[in-house]
Amino acid sequence: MITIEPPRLRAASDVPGGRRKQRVSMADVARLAGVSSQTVSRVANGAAGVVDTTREHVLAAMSELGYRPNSAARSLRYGRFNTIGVILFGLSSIGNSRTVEAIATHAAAEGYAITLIPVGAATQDNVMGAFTRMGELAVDGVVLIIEVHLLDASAVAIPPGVHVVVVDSDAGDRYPVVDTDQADGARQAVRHLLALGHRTVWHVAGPAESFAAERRAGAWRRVLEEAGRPVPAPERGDWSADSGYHAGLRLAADPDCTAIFAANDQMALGVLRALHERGRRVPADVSVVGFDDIADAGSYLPPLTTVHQDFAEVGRRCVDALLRQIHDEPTGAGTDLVATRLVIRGSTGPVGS
Amino acid sequence: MITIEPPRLRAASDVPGGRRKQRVSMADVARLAGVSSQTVSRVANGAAGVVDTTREHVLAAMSELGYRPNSAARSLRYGRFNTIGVILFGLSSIGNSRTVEAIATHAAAEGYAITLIPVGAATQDNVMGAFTRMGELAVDGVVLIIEVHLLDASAVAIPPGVHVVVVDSDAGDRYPVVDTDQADGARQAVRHLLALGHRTVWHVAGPAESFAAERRAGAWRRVLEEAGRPVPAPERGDWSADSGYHAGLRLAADPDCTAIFAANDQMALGVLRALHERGRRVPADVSVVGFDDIADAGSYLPPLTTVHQDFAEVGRRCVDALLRQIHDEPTGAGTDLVATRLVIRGSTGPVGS
DNA sequence: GAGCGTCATGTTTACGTAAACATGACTGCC
DNA sequence: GGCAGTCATGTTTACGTAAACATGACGCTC
Repeated sequence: MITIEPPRLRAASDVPGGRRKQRVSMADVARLAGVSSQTVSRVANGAAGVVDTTREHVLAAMSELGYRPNSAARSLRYGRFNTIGVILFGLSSIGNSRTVEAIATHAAAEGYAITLIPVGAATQDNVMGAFTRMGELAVDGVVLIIEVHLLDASAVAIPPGVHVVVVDSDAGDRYPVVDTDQADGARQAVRHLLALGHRTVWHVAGPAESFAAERRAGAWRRVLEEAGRPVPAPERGDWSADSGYHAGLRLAADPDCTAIFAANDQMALGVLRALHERGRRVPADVSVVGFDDIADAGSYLPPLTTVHQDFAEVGRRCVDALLRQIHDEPTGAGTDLVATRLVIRGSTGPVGS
Repeated sequence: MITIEPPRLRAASDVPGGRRKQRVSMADVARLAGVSSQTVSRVANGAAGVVDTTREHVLAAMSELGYRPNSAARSLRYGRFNTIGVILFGLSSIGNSRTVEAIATHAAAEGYAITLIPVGAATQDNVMGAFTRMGELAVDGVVLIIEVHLLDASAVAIPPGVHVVVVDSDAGDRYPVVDTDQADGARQAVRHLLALGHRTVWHVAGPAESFAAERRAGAWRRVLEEAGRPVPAPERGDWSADSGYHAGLRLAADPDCTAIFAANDQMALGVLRALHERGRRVPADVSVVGFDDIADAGSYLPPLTTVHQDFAEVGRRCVDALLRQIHDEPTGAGTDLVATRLVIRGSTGPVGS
């Protein structure tokens, strides 16, 4: 069969192996199968109204040529990309990576791919830059995992008409927000320690810019105040085990300190190490509670009592909320809170046990 | 000015807030600015040959209408998506998420976005399905982070003409592979323990399907054999701290066991816990070495001696290799190894110290 | 001052897909 | 046996962009 090869603008570039880089289009398949490209389209989309023999010819031609639909053309045609963008500062935090994983998995189940847009540091410029890039990206909606207050200032830069869901933020009055119920988790942790008989609870807080850290610290403070307990000055870490270690060293020096609530598990790990080095037994001398319930927490020495966050559920609800917007089911602003629960392990106990 | 509104197929769907979801095209901008859409295109792409006043008019029209380029159309035109796909089993492993983060960051710096394609479980079907989906995705190349042997069987399913780089695999004879030098890392770990005077070294291996686990175990065995030491039966875990804990309990029962090399830090954490519970001191009675050097490892009790992996470098080289392929600089198959180094902390010491 | 080059801008076209509309063949009914 | 209806398939067109080509207005040179 003689095929007329139209002149191609791209370099024809035959790979040594003999593979051609040229994309196969519906027209190519149609030519080989001896049908129109519209029929190929019908077969590709499983539309009715194609006779079996024709369908088989087309399918045969497709697999012979290795046809794959061109999603750019498809997106252009439909005005939809079937893609969700995720803007975040980094995957290094365990919570972020698990949330992203859940988003990816759930989005895939709904036929959406996800595009990751990392933002270097939490500077205004970077965030603005990400929004700009995002605007040009082929996405139908965006999940913002920004976790810092900067969102306020840069909110104006969110291009109109872009669907947005925000994770872990106080933007609930302007955008739909999905988040873990940080405050309730912190309350459970602090009340647990008070119930064990501790006079008050020390706190190793996360970085001041973090909204989650602030809410955990706020809830800690409120529970103590409501119970009429003294509120010790909080130590501040940066989420890392190392920063928790240094905070722990300071707290270990205070003989009154018998109960510590760390704003995440990794800082709690550092606290445990500091207490151990200073000869303060956990939980006999000091009780420690973390936050997150990462997979390793049950293997700390001792196994860590901590607040379980359901990252997977957060990711799932993000995707659901976004898809609702994309499908034109108007979702108002407001905050959707995912419940937390306290997991009691070996790092907490009654005072002086 | 009278604007003729062409009939739209999509629902016009005015959002209550007054925002219109309709995308603004170059033609819209051109109409408002009183120029042709080609001139708008020139301005948008910073092409020369547009007089300043015209450019300003166009820019003004752009910002008035909130114009954003349509990347689907752009991709269709160029035959390029400026997107790299990443196929992986999950982000739950710390190594994976850090590698992905590095890929995303480095790709962004090169003007590429990344699309995440999660594969549920390591079943043949799932992998094949991912390849199929991938084929339909708007990506210029793919990084495969599959880390299991399944790749062999499904390799045939990689659509021809798709650029691929594989992480952590033995596919080096068919595709470019970027990987950490697992074997060398394991060698350093085992030799370190032998140099401390331990008669031999026990091993807590990763899952049998994992290629990285196999290479670490292989190197461990070879070093022992070369040194003429007995090779204890390896314990097997699934990378989790919990599985390391159970392996550790079994090893703790063996009074001869004085040195343990765990295939990752999290299993090492579990081993530390088991040894602690069984009253075996680390490193006085037993030395422990991990693998990965995750951020927390320095805060374990005691701080963990471990093999440092440079995940960021792996991600960077993946992107570089892929871009080289995309830009038609032929990159042969072969393995690009990223060096590891042993980080000595407090969990290892001389025998009976 | 005629002719040519330069440069800003407009017009045409193609990228791959799929909806909308068009065509033609065959079936079944009276 | 002719006509309407059904159904498989073909043709046209639009999606938004940008390369290639076309046009027309200047200015400069000899």
